[in-house]
Amino acid sequence: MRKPEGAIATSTHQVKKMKKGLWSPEEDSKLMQYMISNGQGCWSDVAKNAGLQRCGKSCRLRWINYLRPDLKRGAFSPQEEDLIIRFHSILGNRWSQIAARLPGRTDNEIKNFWNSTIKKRLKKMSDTSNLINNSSASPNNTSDSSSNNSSSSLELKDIIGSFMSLQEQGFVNPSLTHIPTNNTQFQAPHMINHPCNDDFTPYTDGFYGVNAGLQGELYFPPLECEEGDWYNYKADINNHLEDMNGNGNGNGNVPASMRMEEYWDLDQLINTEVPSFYFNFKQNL
DNA sequence: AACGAGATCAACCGCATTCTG
DNA sequence: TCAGAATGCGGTTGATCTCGT
Repeated sequence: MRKPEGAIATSTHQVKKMKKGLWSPEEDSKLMQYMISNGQGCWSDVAKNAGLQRCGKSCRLRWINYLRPDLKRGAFSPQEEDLIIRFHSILGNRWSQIAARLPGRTDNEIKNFWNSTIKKRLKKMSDTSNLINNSSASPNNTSDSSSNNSSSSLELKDIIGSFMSLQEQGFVNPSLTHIPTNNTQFQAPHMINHPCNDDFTPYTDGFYGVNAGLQGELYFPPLECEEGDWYNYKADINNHLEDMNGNGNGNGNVPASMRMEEYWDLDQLINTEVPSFYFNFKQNL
């Protein structure tokens, strides 16, 4: 059995209390030197061997978020911002997974950036967008997403703003929404019989649409899985829909979100044009 | 200059998962 | 196999900074 963390037992059976709070430059220096000369190992050993009165957890956090030599410092570039928004639209608050795709950035950094900057900015944009839409509801100036090419002309801010709005209202998990990029996807879809009696509509861009009742139609990205995984994939979608619609059995077995990474190539999804990730919010509003 | 509000960010907390003796 | 420690993650907190009045 491993020794418990949280206190250091000394040779005189004293138990030293772990230090908390901000790290001093001396502590940083100790940890840095230890990590450079010994590399990463058991974090509780790192704390002990580096002569730090910190728990391993604290050392790990300090190293990962601040001392690591490969960390990129400074403000996020517009490109990084764009990537974060795209990744977040797919992954939700899976900060570590987002960070893994942004070299030199930490999950904590991205989380803070999202919560402090992007979230507020997008909300502001959403509010502004709603204001404009409400004030321009004249016959000649309607913004009907089903008319002409409005879906492709929507701007990122509108899309994200609507995402945020609905997400905050708990209507929808934006990672699971999509709208076909043009009307050709609706041509002659054949229906696939779902084991749980839901109908899946395959579109020519590889996405699948499924009727989500009050949620409107939801669109799921192309599969990465083998043919034999179809049943699990569809069952997962069905579970998710039941979860969203409150028809689940409530025993906690239904995942809050689908196991996307098991089926979908996220990096490929990210490279998809932004409009591919918005949903037909018109049906929900 | 002083103050307050809002923004930022480092670090903690609690929980879930993984590891190990 | 299992109990408990270690690890990793996301949410939250609180100290500090910045900016407007």
